[in-house]
Amino acid sequence: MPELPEVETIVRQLKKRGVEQRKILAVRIDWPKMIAPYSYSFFSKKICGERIVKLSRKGKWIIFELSNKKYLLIHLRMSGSFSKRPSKYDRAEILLSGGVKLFYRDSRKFGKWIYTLNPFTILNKLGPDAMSKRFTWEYFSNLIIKKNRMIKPLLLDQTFIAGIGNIYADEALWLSKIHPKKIAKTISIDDQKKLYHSIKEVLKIGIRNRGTSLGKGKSNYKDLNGKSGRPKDMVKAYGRAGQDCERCNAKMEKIYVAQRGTTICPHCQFC
DNA sequence: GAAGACCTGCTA
DNA sequence: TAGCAGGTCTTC
Repeated sequence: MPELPEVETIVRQLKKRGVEQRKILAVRIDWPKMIAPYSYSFFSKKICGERIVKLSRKGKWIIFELSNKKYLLIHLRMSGSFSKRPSKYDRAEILLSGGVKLFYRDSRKFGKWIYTLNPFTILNKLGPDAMSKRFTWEYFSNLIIKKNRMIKPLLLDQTFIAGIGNIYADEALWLSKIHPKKIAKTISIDDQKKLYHSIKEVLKIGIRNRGTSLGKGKSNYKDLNGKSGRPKDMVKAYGRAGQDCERCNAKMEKIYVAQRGTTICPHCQFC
């Protein structure tokens, strides 16, 4: 579920909650697979007593820097989130000094918690974070002109750019009027520029809205306070198949690109 | 590039 | 009840 704006929102709220500088007093794990290869007892022994020195994010990874110079990397995958309040789908709970409690919920159990001395073996495999200064127009253009791949799977490839997922890929492609199956190196310079700015734009809007919420169910993304992000009125493409394109009124269509559901306007976006 | 695996909840 | 889901990894 969570892409860059959702993860960014969570990190900001954890900071606001004063998680940094607090000591981890206790941890409870209900789904041990998420901390593999370590056992619960090993993990708990290593984590407890350490202070959270710094919280940050790269792409979709949340980075907890600990006082023992080790790191806890958390990837929320499809359904992970943090909450101040317990819920039915909690897979972990962390008790911090000052009585602060964090509940980690993850209905689909895909999330990963990685305790490591060297987080860079993971983080260095990622391309530049899409909201960072390293994600420059030069970087984007230089890579795109070499790639003989469809543009949407390329945007989703975290080793190329970190942070974009299915929603924001569809949004950025719709905004720049580029078909998701267009081969990257065949995209004109003008369109590359539009796409580059669209990526930044849709992510910025996503962050401003505290993440994107879709659908009516409980599977929606929720922030730390249990609130949904601002919603569908910001979503122009993703999940709008069958509705009218806001630009040209053509019927939006659902197609599959590299096995991922994809919504396009067949009139505005063509190969 | 495609398909299956990892999981469960929600919608149609 | 079947089919789908915001992510990634592994194996053809």
